[in-house]
Amino acid sequence: MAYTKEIDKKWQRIWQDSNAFRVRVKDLKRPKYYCLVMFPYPSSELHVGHGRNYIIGDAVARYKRMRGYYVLSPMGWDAFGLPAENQAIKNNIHPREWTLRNIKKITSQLKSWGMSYDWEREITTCFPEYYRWTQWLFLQLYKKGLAYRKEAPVNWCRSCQTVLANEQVVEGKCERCSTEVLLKNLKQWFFKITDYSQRLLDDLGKLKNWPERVRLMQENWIGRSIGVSIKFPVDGLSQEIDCFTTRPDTIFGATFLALNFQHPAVSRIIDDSLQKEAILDFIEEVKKEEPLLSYNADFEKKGIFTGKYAVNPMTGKKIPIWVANYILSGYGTGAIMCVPAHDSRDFDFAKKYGLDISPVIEDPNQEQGTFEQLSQAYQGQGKLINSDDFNGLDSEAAKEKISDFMETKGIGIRQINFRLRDWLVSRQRYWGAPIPIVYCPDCGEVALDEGDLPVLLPEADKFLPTGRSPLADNEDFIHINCPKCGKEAQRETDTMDTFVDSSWYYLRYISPANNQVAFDSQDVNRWLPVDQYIGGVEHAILHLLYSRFITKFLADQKIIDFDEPFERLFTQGMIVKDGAKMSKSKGNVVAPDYIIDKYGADTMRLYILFIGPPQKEAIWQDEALQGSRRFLQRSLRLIDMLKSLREQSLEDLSSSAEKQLLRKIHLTIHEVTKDLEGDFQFNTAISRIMELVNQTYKSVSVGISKNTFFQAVDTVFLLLSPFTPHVSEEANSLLGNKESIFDRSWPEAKPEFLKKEEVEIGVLVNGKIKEKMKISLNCPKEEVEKNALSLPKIEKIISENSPKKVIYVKGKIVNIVI
RNA sequence: GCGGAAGUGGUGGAAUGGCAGACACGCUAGGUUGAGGGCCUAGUGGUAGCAAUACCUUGGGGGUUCAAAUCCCCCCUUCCGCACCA
Repeated sequence: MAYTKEIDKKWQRIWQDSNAFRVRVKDLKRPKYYCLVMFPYPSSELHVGHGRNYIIGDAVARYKRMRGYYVLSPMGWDAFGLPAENQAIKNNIHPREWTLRNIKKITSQLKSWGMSYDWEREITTCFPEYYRWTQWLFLQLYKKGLAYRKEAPVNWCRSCQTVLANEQVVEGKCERCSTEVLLKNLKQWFFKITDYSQRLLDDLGKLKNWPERVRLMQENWIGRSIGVSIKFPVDGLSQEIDCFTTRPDTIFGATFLALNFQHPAVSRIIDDSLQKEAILDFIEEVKKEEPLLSYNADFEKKGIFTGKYAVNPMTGKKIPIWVANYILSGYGTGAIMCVPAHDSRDFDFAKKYGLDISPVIEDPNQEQGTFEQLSQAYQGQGKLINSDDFNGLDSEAAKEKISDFMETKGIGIRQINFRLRDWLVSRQRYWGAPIPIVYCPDCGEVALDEGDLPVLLPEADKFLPTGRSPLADNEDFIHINCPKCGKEAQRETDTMDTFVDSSWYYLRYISPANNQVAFDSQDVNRWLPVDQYIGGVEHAILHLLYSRFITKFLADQKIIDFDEPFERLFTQGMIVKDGAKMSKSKGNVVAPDYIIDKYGADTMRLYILFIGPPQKEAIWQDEALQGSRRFLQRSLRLIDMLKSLREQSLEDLSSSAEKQLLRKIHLTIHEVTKDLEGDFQFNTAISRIMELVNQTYKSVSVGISKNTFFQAVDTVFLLLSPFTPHVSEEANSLLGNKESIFDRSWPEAKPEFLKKEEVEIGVLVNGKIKEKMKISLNCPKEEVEKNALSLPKIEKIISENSPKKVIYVKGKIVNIVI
């Protein structure tokens, strides 16, 4: 028999008609398993690069089903967002229409790949039935003060004409369109994710089954640093400037202060300065440059002296206060104490403007007395010098001592700072969930009642980005009576970032049709956390951080009783072709539809899983597909061969080919299971099944019983079934099995077949071992001391200990592992 | 600059201390075929040799070990994340 397209269609129909993958959340007779792939943004057809994600997910879901789990594997659409709008502008089509058209296309693609989704749970974030609850989520956050509006310098994309979250700015450029991002002072909506900084960081420790890489990326993004906030009095003014530093040990070397131009103290400090005009000019100049968020390599530090001095609280010395362009406004207090001897940035600045450089940490590599000729700052640890009572201390110890001292004297206070900023969620664009807030001339900012949801996204026909939301032009939408006082009021016209939609969707799958609540808490508590989440690493700090935050928030509200959404995370690598990520613009996309048409869905599935370790990037090679096709055909041909074999009872299986094949069957089961239970090593699992097929072929020529041969063939398709469901189902029924292959349980290796054949090994030893041998590890100690083993001794050790492993190289035993 | 991952045949990759190159692609030869494709058989890291075989070989250099792709030290290269975060 051969693999044809008809096999795909036949089994897809049977699965659909029998509702094979439907899950009833209340039914928990078997242990649950929630297998989730990151839902797609329906921007165009899927290519094989996208396919890897879903194929891995489906292999996991199908494998777990066979292991006896009740597996939930849902699919939905992250359907709001900019690309839909951009297409709308370009092709004069409504974003909804464009999105739904893509959804339809992708749905049919996924079905043709044989995915085992419960399609009754499909969710679409741009439908009011869904975004109503996104708005509900916003209101919950608002009620707790975690959704708030403030004016702040925010990231602004000129081309998309909207604000962006920090996470959406990549190397100073818009993640979407690569336009350089500007800083603009705007009043915007934020979620207070920073309230959760510490917990988001701490709980990374719980995520043992997340890739190390993702945890590190989140850790860096949250960016916790411990230090001291130090008060510097301004000479001649009743004013203090707080500076955060992680190096209190270098305080004696602080020779000047530098402020960002936005620092609140600046205007007072320069008020009576003779240089006031020049300083204001400088600030104007910096302001003009500041908007560009990215600092390129040739960014030049510059600053201007304010004319005022601060007092170093430890030395009592007066140190000049500068305004400088290299001080970040958003981090710490926007003012820093500068220690040019031990900070390369301060060093550059001090050199340029001739400011004092005063070393206070001994550089072990620097000769004494050459401070004046310093060519760079020493940023390492070391012994303190020129630091009064603290001289001689090591910097780590000094940090503690100096911090203690400052706290008792009231000079400074220990502080923890995070790099993480609040999540900017408002967008000045059309295709998103409206923010459920009203502005009343009397009551101010008023939240809508939950009962008034959803705030429907009004129809529109113009989407051109103008810098303000297109909703603002819709008179019918804007006008509303204030929910509090009934007076005429106006709606908020910004929409929400699409990452809000996707920050909670995994909860909605549990009760997708519920119109009373966002999700049923009881059911959600039973089914979550997600057992296995699968997706691309590009979401390591966007979606995955936001989802963790929202989950923690909901847990705090006692709406759910778990505080991490994803138990295990798997990040698959990209598939590249011609040295680049697949993309339409590069013209290197491989269309799966064509492959399925030519070779069948299982050939594609098998090849994508076989292409390489799934967490690593893989290179697509069209020619190599042929190998997967060949293998499937070769495997199916085994079924035809069965007929020609002789019947034989199990008792007289004596041939060594027979024994070897039995051993291979069980070894393969053992190894494939290990590969799947570990880190989804599909590539090696498949190669092992290929070995089994090869050996089964070979054993025919030697002579083999029908029973054993049948076992081998049956095992091949059973082990293959998570990868090649259609072919396996077909083979299963051809082999006369009544049950569907997915109702059969995963095979178990019988240990008696796995044992290595130990008996002959002693014979292979030709009398003596290498003269100078030291036996490592597990050999009995006294034998090691004797330094050599004779044949009888080896035989004794082997017979007494039945070793796991006897290693012999070229006829000599070199180690015995017991 | 900081943090991380990786470097193995013509190619994708196996092997996490035990005979490197499993499995697959490609290639070569032979068979089958009207031809092409498909399929079957054999071969396929390098050098020398008719051959058995010998020597060399996991980015480079050193070390530990009876034994290193694997562990340790130094260096080189590539990719990824963060980046004037004080």
